[in-house]
Amino acid sequence: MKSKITLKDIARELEVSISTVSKALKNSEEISRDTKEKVQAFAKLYNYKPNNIAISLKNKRTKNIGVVIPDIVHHFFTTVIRGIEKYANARGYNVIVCLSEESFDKEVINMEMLANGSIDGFIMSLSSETQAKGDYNHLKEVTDQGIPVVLFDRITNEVECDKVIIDDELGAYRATQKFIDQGKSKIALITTDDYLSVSKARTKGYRKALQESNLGVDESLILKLPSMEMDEGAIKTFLNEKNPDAVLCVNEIFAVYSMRLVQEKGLKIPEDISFIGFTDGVLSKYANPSLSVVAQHGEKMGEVSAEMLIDKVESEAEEESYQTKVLEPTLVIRDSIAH
Amino acid sequence: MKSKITLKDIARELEVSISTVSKALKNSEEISRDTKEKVQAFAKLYNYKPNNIAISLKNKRTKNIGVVIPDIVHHFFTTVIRGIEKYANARGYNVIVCLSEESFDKEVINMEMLANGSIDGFIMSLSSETQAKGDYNHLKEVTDQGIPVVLFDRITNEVECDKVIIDDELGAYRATQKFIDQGKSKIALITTDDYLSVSKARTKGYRKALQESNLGVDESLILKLPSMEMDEGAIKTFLNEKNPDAVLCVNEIFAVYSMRLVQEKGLKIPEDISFIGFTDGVLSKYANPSLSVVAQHGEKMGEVSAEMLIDKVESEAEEESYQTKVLEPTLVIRDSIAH
DNA sequence: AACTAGAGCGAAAACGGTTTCGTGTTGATA
DNA sequence: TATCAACACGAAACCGTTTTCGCTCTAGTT
Repeated sequence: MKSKITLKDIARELEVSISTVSKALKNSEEISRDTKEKVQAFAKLYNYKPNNIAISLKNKRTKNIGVVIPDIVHHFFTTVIRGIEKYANARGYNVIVCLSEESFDKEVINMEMLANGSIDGFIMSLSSETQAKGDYNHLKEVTDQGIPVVLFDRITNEVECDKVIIDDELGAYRATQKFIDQGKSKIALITTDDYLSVSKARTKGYRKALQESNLGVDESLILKLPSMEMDEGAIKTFLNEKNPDAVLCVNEIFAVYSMRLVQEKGLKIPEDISFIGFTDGVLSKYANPSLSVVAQHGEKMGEVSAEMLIDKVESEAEEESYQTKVLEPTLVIRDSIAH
Repeated sequence: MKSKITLKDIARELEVSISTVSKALKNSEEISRDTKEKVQAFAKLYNYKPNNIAISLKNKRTKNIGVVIPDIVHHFFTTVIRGIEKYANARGYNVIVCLSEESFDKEVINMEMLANGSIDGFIMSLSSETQAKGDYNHLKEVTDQGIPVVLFDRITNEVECDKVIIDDELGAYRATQKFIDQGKSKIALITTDDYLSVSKARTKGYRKALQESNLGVDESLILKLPSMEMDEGAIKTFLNEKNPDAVLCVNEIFAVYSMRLVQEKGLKIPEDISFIGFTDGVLSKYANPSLSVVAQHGEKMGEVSAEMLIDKVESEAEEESYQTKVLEPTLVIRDSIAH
């Protein structure tokens, strides 16, 4: 077991000072060619690599970014992480992932853990509990300390920082519009409570499309579930009672489950009833029939978030200017609607 | 913007030495009650939190663990990460996630990046390229440096370290056995090339079950795809030519896609043909019909891996004893087979 | 009154780097 | 020969902790 070699070790072996070694390894003009070659050769031979922690302590940059998300076992968040990781890695940053599991307390604890020097900035999506509670002091404390934060997808207006979202309202609007164009008249929405910023926006887009048409909004066609968790009973009852001819769902799972329910009743998709979901994951692709969705471009979102964060981290300027980037959703047409 | 306060700041304000402050905050017996109270009150007031980086440098412990996996947009890996994160967090550790994207080079680069002090140990699953290449020097270098490594799922015998796997052979054996028990006689296997340790083990279990029965192994009923990527054409041709009455697939996607193919041909599942896949993800649960699978218990695997790693990290002892934990797979029966 | 023990605190080294500034040596110049 | 710049290198501070060791009091003992 050969433990890591340090500058001090090299200095001792070569009988020069630590400073000389450090400079020689950085190819400083100050050091003679002879010495530099000697040092560099020795360093290569013994596979010297500077200690990240020491460097971090010195220049107060960790090259780590903290990602705090509610859940990782969800296709959307997974793709975002991938986008963040790819981009961050290309710029020499590592990604520390923390899960809040939709809990306010865990979100707070995780952030405190990381905020004490472990990371240069945060990328996060709020837990549902945090959004329900409306308490963002943990975020404010972090930004007050000068740690940059980028909020994505589940955001709040109460914190001043960079933000990245997709235009959920537009996505829902277009999906609903699609149903209307295809002559559907009883268009249902299966969503969650409004405290989730994304659900709220999607519901708004759905309403807008219907209001602009001559159909108008029928409140009874909107099913609001208390959380993103599946509630099979509620959905079943809803679909049986309302018999819609088109259903927009705020995620894949609600949609795929609903499709199975109506298929069991003998309905034909998309002739009798059409479906569109949110999130372009494996489920949509391999469902039977395949599910049309509003794609959220999670990977892109991750890239953009990481770019904004790292740019801010590396910018010396203390300009207090924050921007919100809005990505366009895309409607992916598959067999769950006519085409 | 109030920047973080340090020991030095407190010492200056209270006109005591840094050592006194440090000791006072740790409730050292050496310091008088008066001073302790004063210091602690001040620290609380200004929300003092020790700098993680400085502590890491001092005691050569980062409380970070590095997780290197091939891909994150796969249900199995996602659940493993969740398991790791939950367990590690409970013990005060953070998780740095790096993706190799099935590339040998990225795996090497990621490990080098983290091995220079950023983490206390690795949990990893080998990239397919690494397994194909059989080059494990990057792992050996890391273990040589005394950094503990836990390998899970995709492992190798050529590196001495702790390992966690599920009994893939047993899983495949039981699944195949199930088909045999149900009177199936033309049992196919859709898998990938043998260089993936898991595929190899699963194929072995499949063969074993058939050899023990009076059916025997028909090599032509085994389809080996070059990678985990879907090859729709190959699967389609295979199923059309062979017309099996049961199919075991090494993942969910192969299985769900196959189910759709045979359904389009008018076959009834599970009467005419049954299916079992590997990985208990959303796809299996919400497929139509729902897919029976060999569950791999990713979250458990993550927990166990994290436990083994952290125990090793925190054990002072330098005992060079490594163990391999084998988790039992479970057969989850759903509608893709008779029951 | 002299000595001693212990309480309470501070100085300094250490972790592994980076960087500023100072210093000794050399050769060229006046 | 005295001066000086340039070259090559080292000393030391610094980042924010922890921890060992030594110092200075004070109070108690004889």
